[in-house]
Amino acid sequence: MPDRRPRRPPYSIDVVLLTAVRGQLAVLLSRAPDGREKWALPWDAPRNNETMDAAAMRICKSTIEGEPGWKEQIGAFGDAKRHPSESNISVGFAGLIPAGTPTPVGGEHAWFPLSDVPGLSPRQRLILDAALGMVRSRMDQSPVAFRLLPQMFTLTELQQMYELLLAKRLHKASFRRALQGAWLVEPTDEWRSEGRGRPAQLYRYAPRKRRPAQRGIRLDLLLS
Amino acid sequence: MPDRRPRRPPYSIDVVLLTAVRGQLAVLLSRAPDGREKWALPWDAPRNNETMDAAAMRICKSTIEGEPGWKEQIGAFGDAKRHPSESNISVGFAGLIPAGTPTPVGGEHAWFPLSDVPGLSPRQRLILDAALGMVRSRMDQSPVAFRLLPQMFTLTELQQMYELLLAKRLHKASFRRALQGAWLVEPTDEWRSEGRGRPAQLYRYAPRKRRPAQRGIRLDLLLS
DNA sequence: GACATTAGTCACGATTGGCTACTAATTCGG
DNA sequence: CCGAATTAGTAGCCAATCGTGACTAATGTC
Repeated sequence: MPDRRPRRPPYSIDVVLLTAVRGQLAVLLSRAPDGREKWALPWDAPRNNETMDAAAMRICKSTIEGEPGWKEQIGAFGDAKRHPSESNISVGFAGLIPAGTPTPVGGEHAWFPLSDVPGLSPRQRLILDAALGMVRSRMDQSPVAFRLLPQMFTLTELQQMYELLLAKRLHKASFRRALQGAWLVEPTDEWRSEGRGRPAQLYRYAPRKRRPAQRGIRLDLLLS
Repeated sequence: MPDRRPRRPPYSIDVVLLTAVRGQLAVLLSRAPDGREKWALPWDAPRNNETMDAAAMRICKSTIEGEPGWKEQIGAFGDAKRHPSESNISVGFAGLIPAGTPTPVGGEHAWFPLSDVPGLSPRQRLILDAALGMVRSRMDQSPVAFRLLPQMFTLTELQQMYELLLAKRLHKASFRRALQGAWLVEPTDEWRSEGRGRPAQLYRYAPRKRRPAQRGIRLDLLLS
């Protein structure tokens, strides 16, 4: 029988908070008190009678002001990969924070661009990658791009967010025509002047449940 | 401090095996030895140093001959919902079994059409529903429909499988044109005569990595 | 051999999507 | 005050795609 210390939690909840900083996705990391890695995804053991969603939300609130506009479970991770807790498994969550309101609490938390993430424990690295995959694959089923933007945004900003998530340039006219057909946004009567050039109208996310969009299946996506 | 019995496993692995029986999806359930429900999703506690995938595969093999052609983790479930194990959380897996080879081991396992599933524990009911949602939503990213068919199949059978999963009629010519464009199947030189009518050519799943299929984004899917 | 039945294809018209080229409104530098 | 530069937003052409009905092909049944 292995020696099991009583303080090892049964499992952990790990949160991947994402936002956009200067045209790049960034993830929130917390300074790790001890152990091999200096930074780690925010995590905690669930408390008694606390649902996993509630625990994830509690962890979010302990690191930033406000709440994520979108949050979803990624899955369970374990398989003998090392983790700051010594639990056997961890349940990962992904959350999106609107750009422009990234205010980590104290100096214990900071945003790291995805291109510059420090070393994490193997299990947390898996969770981070899975969260990114989830966000990217859910783009056309959840309003993911909108949850990374403030409530009001210009169409150019929205397009740039799509380009960031898809890692692909989009054509302006085509993007706007698709947006028009999808009834996802509505214009406000505010405009924003960004340096030189014509001011841009501000829009808000306001999906109208019209046109069930019953186009055929897309078998071609199976290639990738 | 609550009284914790030592034999309570830290977590359980639950498997949702699906197949198609007479034009309906069916799920494999095991007879439950005791407890409030008579049938349950196959589950077990993971053994020492066993990955979650390995545990899920072991559970699959204990209930049917052969292996699922596709298997994926659904997520972690818990949140105080009751489960046959008394663990706090369960990790759900979905697996697909080709139609025509559904041979449950002994009399302890049986296929139940989805329209006729007996009462399950609340947590297992959640896992089953999530597995169905996952399979349906992954249709255009994983070869889900093909894994519910035998290795060789007619295009009409394939179309009927898609119709079953999408719960929607498809037009024959459109379906075949999309299939052609996606380079997913290749014809064999075998034919099958099914009673009256012209015999159908048999095909096999043979995806070719051609044409990255770089069409624009589909914002209209956000309506749901 | 006529007919019913199922497999498989063709081609027309409508819709969609990529793209170039345009107009509109502002700042900057004279 | 005026034109160049810059960014926002739109119009419309053309090719690719998609839904559809009608067609041909091959078999079993009577």
